[in-house]
Amino acid sequence: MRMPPSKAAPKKTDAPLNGRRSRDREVIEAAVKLFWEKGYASTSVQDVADELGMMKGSLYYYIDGKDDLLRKIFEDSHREVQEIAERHRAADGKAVDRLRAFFEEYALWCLTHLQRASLYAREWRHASEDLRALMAVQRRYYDELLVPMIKSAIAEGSVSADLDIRMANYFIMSAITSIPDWFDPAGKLSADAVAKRYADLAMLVITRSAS
Amino acid sequence: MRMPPSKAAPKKTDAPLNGRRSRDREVIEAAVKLFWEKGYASTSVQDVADELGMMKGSLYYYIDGKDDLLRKIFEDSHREVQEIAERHRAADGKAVDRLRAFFEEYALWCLTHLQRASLYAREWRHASEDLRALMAVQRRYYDELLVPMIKSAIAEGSVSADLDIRMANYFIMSAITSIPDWFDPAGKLSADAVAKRYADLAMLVITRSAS
DNA sequence: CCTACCGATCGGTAGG
DNA sequence: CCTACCGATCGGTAGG
Repeated sequence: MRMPPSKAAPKKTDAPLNGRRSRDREVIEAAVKLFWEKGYASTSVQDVADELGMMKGSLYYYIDGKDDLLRKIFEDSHREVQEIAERHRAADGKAVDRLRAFFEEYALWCLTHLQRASLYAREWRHASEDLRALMAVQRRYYDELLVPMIKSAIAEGSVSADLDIRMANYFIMSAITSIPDWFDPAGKLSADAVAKRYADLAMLVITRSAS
Repeated sequence: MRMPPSKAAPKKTDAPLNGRRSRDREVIEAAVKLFWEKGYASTSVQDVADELGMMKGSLYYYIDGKDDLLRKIFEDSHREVQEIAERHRAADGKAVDRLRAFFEEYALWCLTHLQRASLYAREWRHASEDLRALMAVQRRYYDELLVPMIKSAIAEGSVSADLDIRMANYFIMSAITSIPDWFDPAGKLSADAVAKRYADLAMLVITRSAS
């Protein structure tokens, strides 16, 4: 049973989104902030317009519809995480090292994009039908991304052959993805320290599997 | 136009809720199913009435308001998980064994109450203000519940003294709580098997912490 | 980017 | 548990 938060909002909405014109970016950032605070379904287009100080009708100059906002947010998130995953998949070095590096960088992305990481995990149900289909493909991509790396690590002898790859995969990825549920960016722990700790714990699960 | 009473036998959407009159229970089960499918905010009181084959106005004979439905669902979930936690906290035996037993039974509760476990994690934002305050207290209860058990396990020598209790706690509890995000009750894996596997993985994190 | 507006639906209530 | 109804708000559009 996940626990409700004790925490207040991070001061900055989220890490900046590159590659968009500045007003478009402000629109998306306002949506991210509000969707994160109240949920997608409970946030009205009026709320987003208020946040930006414009009339609701004017917002439709920037967006095609409310679901278009969610689509843009999800596409940005997926692109950024996919880039991280591809980089570590294709990197040189032992599979066990690439796995650890991926866990740490993915955790760090979640820690530095708390709102969008949380939204992606929480609000996919409100994506339009075709976007949900795309997200299902992306989900399989992530699941299968780790399998060859873990199998390589087993072939290297770094990981016990009787590791339940699927269970370990879900266990670790769920733990990392849930970081935004508890991490307080204004607290004592730094994002870097948590990312390293989480990568350590993940590798404990991967490499110390009992035979 | 309203449809005629569609009613078939209420297919079981989740494990049964005890201690309520039968019609009250059906109302809550319909709400659980719909909130889980579409989210709380996107589910209208009309949707719940349709599911039960009654007029929207009639539903207010059973509930005080839409948020009352969510309150009842959350209270049931919390009561059940708290009972599990209290039992293992107060049990005899080594702390390390009580921890493992708690992890397994908590995982099993999530596996057999997929919809309510998922709702508690996902929809707490929509709880009324006083209910959210209560949930924050409950959250601290769960966090602090594990600490004495883990400390006892360290005192017993079952667990390394340099285990980062807080990190391990978040890592494990997040992983278990996220089970409803991927588990398919119609798939090949049994709930019992997953619960045992997850308890194994959790104990790997707890007991094999590197020094 | 604003004004003015649309039909649909929202949660909820009175009275039976 | 139903009928009939409420004011408020919803996402979205036309025309500028």
